[in-house]
Amino acid sequence: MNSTAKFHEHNIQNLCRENRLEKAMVILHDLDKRAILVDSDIYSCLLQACTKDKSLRQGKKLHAHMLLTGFQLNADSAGTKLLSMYSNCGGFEDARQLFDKILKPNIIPWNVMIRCCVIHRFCNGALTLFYEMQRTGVSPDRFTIPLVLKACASLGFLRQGKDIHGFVAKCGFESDAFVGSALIDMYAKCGVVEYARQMFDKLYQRDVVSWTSMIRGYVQNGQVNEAVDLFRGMQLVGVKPNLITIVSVLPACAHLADLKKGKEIHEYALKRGFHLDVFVVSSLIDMYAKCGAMNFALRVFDKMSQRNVVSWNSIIAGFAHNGNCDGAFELFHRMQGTGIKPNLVTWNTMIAGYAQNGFPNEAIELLYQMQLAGVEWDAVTLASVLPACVALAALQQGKEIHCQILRKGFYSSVFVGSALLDMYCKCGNIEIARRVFDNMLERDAVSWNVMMVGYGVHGHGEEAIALFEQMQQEGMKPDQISFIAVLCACSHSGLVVQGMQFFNQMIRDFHVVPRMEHYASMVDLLGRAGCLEKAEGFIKNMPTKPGVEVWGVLLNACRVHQNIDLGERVAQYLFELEPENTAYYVLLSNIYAEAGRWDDVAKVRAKVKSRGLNKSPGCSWIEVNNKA
DNA sequence: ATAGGGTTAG
Repeated sequence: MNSTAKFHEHNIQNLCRENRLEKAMVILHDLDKRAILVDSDIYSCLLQACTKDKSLRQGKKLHAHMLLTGFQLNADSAGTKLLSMYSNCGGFEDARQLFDKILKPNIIPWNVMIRCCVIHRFCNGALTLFYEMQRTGVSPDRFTIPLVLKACASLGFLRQGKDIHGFVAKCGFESDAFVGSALIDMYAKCGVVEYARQMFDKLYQRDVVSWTSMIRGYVQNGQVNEAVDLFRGMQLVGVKPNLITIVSVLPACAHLADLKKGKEIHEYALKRGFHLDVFVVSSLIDMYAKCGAMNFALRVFDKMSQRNVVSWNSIIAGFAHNGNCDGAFELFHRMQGTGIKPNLVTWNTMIAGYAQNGFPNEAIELLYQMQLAGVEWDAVTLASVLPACVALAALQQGKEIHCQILRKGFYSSVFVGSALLDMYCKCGNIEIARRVFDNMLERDAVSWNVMMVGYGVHGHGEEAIALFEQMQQEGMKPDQISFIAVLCACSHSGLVVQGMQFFNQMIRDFHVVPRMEHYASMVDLLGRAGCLEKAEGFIKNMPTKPGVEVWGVLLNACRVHQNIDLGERVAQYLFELEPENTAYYVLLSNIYAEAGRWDDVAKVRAKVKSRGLNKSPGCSWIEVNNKA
């Protein structure tokens, strides 16, 4: 009899190890029929198998079995395993009911319950339990800390996170690797990457997870160069990146559009056999697409054996971003053909793709389809569709969408706010734009910049400059775009001296290295004001080789001020820089046309024809002819 | 017995 029981118990344990839970349960019932009771170890084993299997049904059966056989529930192995089972397979309520039956729970059941909250994204509950536990006289241990830090991280609760850090330092848990990486993660997710770095530097021993957390922290906070540096750094000190490290660092390459680095990491992933992981491959697709290497992105995508919604979204975004909306739409359909439902991100990607590439009707059509598919609009959806509303401003449909946006009350988000702002600026209603701006609960650099550009292009240079100063008073640092905005405002209002002062201030006080757009803005400023020679001198003094945009602006200024001599010279530079671009030929011929020099107009046309360029889209010779 | 880091849209 005893040996039979032992035999069956062994059998159950083996079956559990092999994940054959159903069979193990059958044997348990066989033992029942012979009135043989099993011990705590067997229950532990079976419960663990339930947890692994995510089988709440079997778990509940076991629970009933334990109760029937008079098994005493306490904070021992089987009791904790039962709680874990409810926590992992069921909901918070299931676990809580059992937890309340445990008489004097020690730290372990508390930890399981806190984890249960975190698993079910009930982070406030996790923190409540954390304080409740301490009130009953149970102190947190090194297992508790990472859990509550994770809760703080996902809630963005920096103050609570710092409090816990203080507690950790007092208890000496700071040297624990798990606690350390949880602290790094918490600070990074709360947006203070400097604290995360301090924590990282303080760590006595850094393992893959600490490095990965720090890398990911940098990426989340936009410091992608630092992320890539750390990725090198960890390898230099002999810590091997794992799968999650790769997934964390690839977005940095994507953001930098660093194809070389991305390919290097791809090769590394292949070498380590990580290329079978969906996360890795999806981030590879995204990286290639953002680097503009769609051929590579597609190759990786086609080779995938299992694609999830993110893999599809990444490849669709690649097409949409390159302006190939038809391609994106085809994939959007193919994806649904394979039984994968578009999620919020898919819809938003498609809508943004259409809206940004001149298909406002399609964007709005998808907005409705999305609603029909039961996927709710979020702030990103509405911010994405706004440019389409701008394009359709005169149409009733566009106005309807606009009303719905206001009704949803999403304008309080920064993204939507800035998009709305942009819309009102572009539709010419600068007063409403300003009202939206003033009512925004939160403003980022983009909001300030959009408002300044709005004032600028409407010729309200003084307002733009006032805003530029107000922005700094409110502690917002102007970025390179802000300077483009303020320079643009100066040039539209003819504020030449002020503009030059801003340009110098930008370099001297704000250490912004001027980019081609800044030079182009300066040339525009001088050119519009009619200081064409000054503009030419400015270009000649540039520390870098002037790009086409700079010469293009000057050529346009030559047209406006009818300076044919300079115009011819400038056009010559442009023809050398971009011999295929017919736009400059059009511009030069317009200069001739406005001066009534029809022979020269004809000469330019002949030149273009002889080079076989006249089929190029996007420019019209008809307009020139009509003027004749 | 319980613990840390993961891809996509603006």
